[in-house]
Amino acid sequence: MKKDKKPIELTRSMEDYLRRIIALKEKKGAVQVKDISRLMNVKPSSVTAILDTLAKKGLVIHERYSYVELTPKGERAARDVEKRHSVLIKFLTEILEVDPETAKKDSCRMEHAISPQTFKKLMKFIEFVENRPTHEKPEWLKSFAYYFKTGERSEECKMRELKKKPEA
Amino acid sequence: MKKDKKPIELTRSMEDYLRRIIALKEKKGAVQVKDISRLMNVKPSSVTAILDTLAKKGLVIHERYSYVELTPKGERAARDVEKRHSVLIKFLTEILEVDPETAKKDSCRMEHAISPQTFKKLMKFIEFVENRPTHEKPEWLKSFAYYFKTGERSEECKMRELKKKPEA
DNA sequence: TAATAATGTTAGTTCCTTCTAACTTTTAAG
DNA sequence: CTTAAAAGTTAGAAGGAACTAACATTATTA
Repeated sequence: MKKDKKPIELTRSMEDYLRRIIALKEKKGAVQVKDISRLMNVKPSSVTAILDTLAKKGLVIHERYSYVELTPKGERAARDVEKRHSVLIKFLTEILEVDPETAKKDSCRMEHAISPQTFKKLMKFIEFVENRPTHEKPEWLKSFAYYFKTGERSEECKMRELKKKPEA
Repeated sequence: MKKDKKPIELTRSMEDYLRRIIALKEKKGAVQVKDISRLMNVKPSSVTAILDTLAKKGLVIHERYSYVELTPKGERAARDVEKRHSVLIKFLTEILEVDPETAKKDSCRMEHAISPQTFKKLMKFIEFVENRPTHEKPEWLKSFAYYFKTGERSEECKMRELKKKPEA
């Protein structure tokens, strides 16, 4: 049974920082202000400021002039954001076939906007499309790609439709 | 040929106001500060403030103590936001089957996060699902609903898969 | 080890959006 | 037509997130 975590109030910006911090930690082990600053295109002073806020909320530990650590609570929050982010990217690139650049940018914004319910549905949707017995793209998705390109339904597609109403 | 409109820089908040203003106008003809205030759960003074900003950007016309009007530019922007909003709602409710309440809230946030490219894909995707010859839900969508509920692929679904690899 | 470079912090500013409280204008009643 | 209610405005404050500029600390290296 999942414990119903009361969600901590996080601003978009805080969520962003958390996601980036955990990414850096995963990649380089230790996280410094300058890393965050570079990755996020903000000045180091902005990082210090937000770290202060996050520390007050018990999400990071940050001693002056030292490395940045996530608390367990912070790590949970960070992984949450990251999961939303990656599910959105997958949906955009693999189902809608949005180009990777745009998908990334969109996900960066949408990750803060999506409810748990929608997140779950989206996740399942991707799962439904991907983890199939044959592990190939379902026909309907190919048809959508075709429809998007041409504005027309593929013949196959129409056929399938018509078979259902042979009397018509 | 579409003229490539350079998008005016709008904050989330401004987009919100524009969408609400056009909705009010559509419903009641004349738009007053108090209407916007009520609809958006903000104080009238906040409305006055934002209207000032929007006026400076040439999106609304607002003479003191008088009705609020959208300029053509403002109206275009407003319809843009509204379109994003409604496409998102449709996608969430009709394809992912997110409940209407949540879908609405999510759309209110996502509408500011979605790029033109993603918007277009999403729109086409809905079109692809809805405007079908038979006008009924495609099988795969029913299968997804089933998969979401049960975690299992429907028999039908597996069958279809297997038919493709009769030799296996 | 002393000096310099790299990092990090602080203080003060700006912009955005909201608020409250006091005030003004418009409208609707009596 | 005067007055009270409703609607709208102004000014000032606050919170969030960024910035600059000056200062402090840590690390590097000559």
